[in-house]
Amino acid sequence: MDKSKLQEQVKAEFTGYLTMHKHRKTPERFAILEHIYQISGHFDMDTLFNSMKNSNFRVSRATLYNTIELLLDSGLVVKHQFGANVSQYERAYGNENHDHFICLNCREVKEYKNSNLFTPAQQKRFQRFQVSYYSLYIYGICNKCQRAKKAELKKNKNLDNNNLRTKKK
Amino acid sequence: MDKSKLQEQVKAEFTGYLTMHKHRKTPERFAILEHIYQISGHFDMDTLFNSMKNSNFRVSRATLYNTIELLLDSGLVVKHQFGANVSQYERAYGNENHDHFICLNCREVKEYKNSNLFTPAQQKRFQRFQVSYYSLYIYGICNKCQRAKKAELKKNKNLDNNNLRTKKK
DNA sequence: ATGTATGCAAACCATTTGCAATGAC
DNA sequence: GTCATTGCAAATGGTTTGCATACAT
Repeated sequence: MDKSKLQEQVKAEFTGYLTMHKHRKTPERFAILEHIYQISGHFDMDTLFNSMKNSNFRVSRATLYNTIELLLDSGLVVKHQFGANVSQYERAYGNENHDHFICLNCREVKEYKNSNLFTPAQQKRFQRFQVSYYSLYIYGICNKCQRAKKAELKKNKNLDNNNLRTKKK
Repeated sequence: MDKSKLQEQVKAEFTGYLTMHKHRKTPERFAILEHIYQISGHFDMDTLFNSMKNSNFRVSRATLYNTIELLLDSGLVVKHQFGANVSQYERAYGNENHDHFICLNCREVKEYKNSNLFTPAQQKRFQRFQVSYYSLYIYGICNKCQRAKKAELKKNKNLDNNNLRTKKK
């Protein structure tokens, strides 16, 4: 199965990282890694914490935060902050870079893969900077909210016109 | 002078926005806008708060947060979250979109203008999404830290070799 | 054996919220 | 005169920290 192969690979990658940096190979760390690689999309710390609590392997929040730091540093996880209060995370290995559309109105985040906005060829241009990954956040108004806003503005304009005539409601 | 013209323009822009959305035109709001447009680079809320306190116009933190929300919505200010705890802001009008390089090691943020990674032509491809602005964050290791890391790894490797021979320090 | 990593609870701190007073309309 | 906006102080909540215990090396 593909999935278990991915698990193997990231575990090997993480092991190498831990060895290289002289960090201990604790069961917690590998359990967290494995859990994260079972999640397909974005997740936040609270979700991860509860997900692990409900499984057979409970870890503390402190350990979760400690470990995610290592995973970020090793490049196995990326962090996103879309403007809301909570940080979002996402696995990075076997999950090609993709772009994010964030609606400024309803805060919904949509992904868009393979947009080719930032190709390897383009990355080469920044030679003195060793690129690990990138985040392209495209902010704007989604289709749904565009319609809602138009309706609101129209309503306000009508109110203006009414006020000119009737003054006090 | 160019600067006062910019101030005029953004003030007009903001006035239009406030009128459109039936929000009041308070002196606080315009003072905050003016202050922000005197800052050239990134700033956070604490910096802005202190900067205003030291000037002749003191506003509360609550008002600062309220107003920045309007400025974000009107597109006059953009918000960045580079992975640190505090949000960074930046004026958007007359300050063309530029990309950010964030060093994963030392957290330094460098700007890169006119990289043309996301041209208007490319934006057209996302027709159902009305693009306001975008943020391209490129994470990696800066030149300075690349050298430091190499040195560290070399040191660790040497320690390993020593341990094989001498065991206890 | 040694010292790093974990878990818990408390601390931190940027941001948000409730509410009385102010002032834009 | 009304009601949105301000300022203050308290509350919130995600993240960090301190410290005793556990366990990887």
